[in-house]
Amino acid sequence: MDKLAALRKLALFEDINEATLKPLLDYFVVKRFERGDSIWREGSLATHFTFVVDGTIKIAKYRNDGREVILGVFGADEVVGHVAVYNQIAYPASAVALEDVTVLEIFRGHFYGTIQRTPALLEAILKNMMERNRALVQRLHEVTVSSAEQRLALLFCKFSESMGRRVPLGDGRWGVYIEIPLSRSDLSELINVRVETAIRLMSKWNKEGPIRTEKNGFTITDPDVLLKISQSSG
Amino acid sequence: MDKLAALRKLALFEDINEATLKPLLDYFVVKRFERGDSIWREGSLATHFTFVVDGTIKIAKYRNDGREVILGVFGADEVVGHVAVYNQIAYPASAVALEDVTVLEIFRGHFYGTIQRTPALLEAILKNMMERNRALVQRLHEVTVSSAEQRLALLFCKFSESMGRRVPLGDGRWGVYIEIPLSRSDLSELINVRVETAIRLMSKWNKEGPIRTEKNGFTITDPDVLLKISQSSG
DNA sequence: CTGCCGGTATGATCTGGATCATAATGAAGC
DNA sequence: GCTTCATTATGATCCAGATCATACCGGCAG
Repeated sequence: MDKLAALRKLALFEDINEATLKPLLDYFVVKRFERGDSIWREGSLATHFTFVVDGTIKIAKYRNDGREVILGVFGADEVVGHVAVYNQIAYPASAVALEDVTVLEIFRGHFYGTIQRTPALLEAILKNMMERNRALVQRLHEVTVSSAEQRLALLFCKFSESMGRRVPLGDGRWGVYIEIPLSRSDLSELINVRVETAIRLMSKWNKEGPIRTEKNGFTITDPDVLLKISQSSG
Repeated sequence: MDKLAALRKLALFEDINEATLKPLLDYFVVKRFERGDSIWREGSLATHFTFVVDGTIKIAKYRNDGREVILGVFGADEVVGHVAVYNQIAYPASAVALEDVTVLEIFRGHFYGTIQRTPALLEAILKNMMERNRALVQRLHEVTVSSAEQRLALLFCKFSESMGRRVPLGDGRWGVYIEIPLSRSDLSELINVRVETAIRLMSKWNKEGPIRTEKNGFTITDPDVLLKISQSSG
């Protein structure tokens, strides 16, 4: 694993020069996690910056009644938990691997000084945090959308935009493939409904609707219908 | 209105020295709004940083079905909309005055340069953003809490913490007074229910429950009961 | 004074999704 | 192979809160 190459892929570092990055290389540690592994837990002290290199993770808050609220799903090229690390506070939520995941970690102390001495990096982080902020506002907006079906459609529209790949459906038409290993349970948490409800919706969509469940992902067979569902006010 | 004094009240500037702040003073503009006035609208371009000096405002997103989702309520000493301004994007939500409000505005360009040249200010903003971030996560967590009554209790607990004032109830016991002019409709939007539901809950609480509605605020007559309601899992 | 309007109040009905229950699938380990 | 456990599936019932409808109150314009 070429650490430098991996780092370069991260948007956060794309404008940072070699001289700044080189001395840090040795401090970075590559870690791997399997599906279901906890990358960190809510409440534990944030000591390392974490960069997702490969795979997807979810950031979630667990309530005392056992249910969880997913704050976001993050994939390759994303920085997670830096908010807590930078602020030297405990993680406000847990991070769990949704599939096999590779991350780069660097100890807070080894990175903090560099950040402060590198305005470009500070700016990049600030920008990143604002984007995260915007995403949270968006998400807040989403979870309050009235019907469960609408929220689910919205969710898939978002995935489609961020990680969709056009694929032929065989009958001459085109669909969008989303490679993300989300169980019905994961989906239910993302749209804030019970598992059964998510299952019912996906079952319906699997036979008549606009989405088909694949081996480890989903195919949107009719993007237009999906969009219409997500927008139907009511 | 002494601009410098107003600025000093803002947490964002408390550690910034006079020399840095002085040259900026002339660029600040004081603006006043009445209850219901729009301070900015979702979608419009963010050109000015806005600091709330007096009064409270709400940041809300209006859905195409006419309903609104309140993202937050901000009072004196708070910075609003800076995320959009800093990022040079359109406001992701609208800002509306909840009562008579005084704000300080400064043009993006006049402030931006100073930020970049003043690490302490950049740090302060970064810190502020993280706090905002944390608050959003908290809010996301809140709106997904099951029952409406619980959410309402939670809301008042939060207000109580941030702006409550201990007051005697007359019968020897103590309550907490919250001076914030929220209508039933405002409350309903904050906890994401219909107006009627908010009215029913407040009516109930007014007679038997832990909260009394005042002229332009609320009195929590029994903080313990309120806390218990907010925590009851179910 | 009267009519209008926004906020408050309350009752009657409807419904989406939670909840409970039961079962079929399917991968993982022995 | 068989057993175990998680996931998917589907049906039956229940309820918080939406929705609809009606009414009261206080301020304000004419």
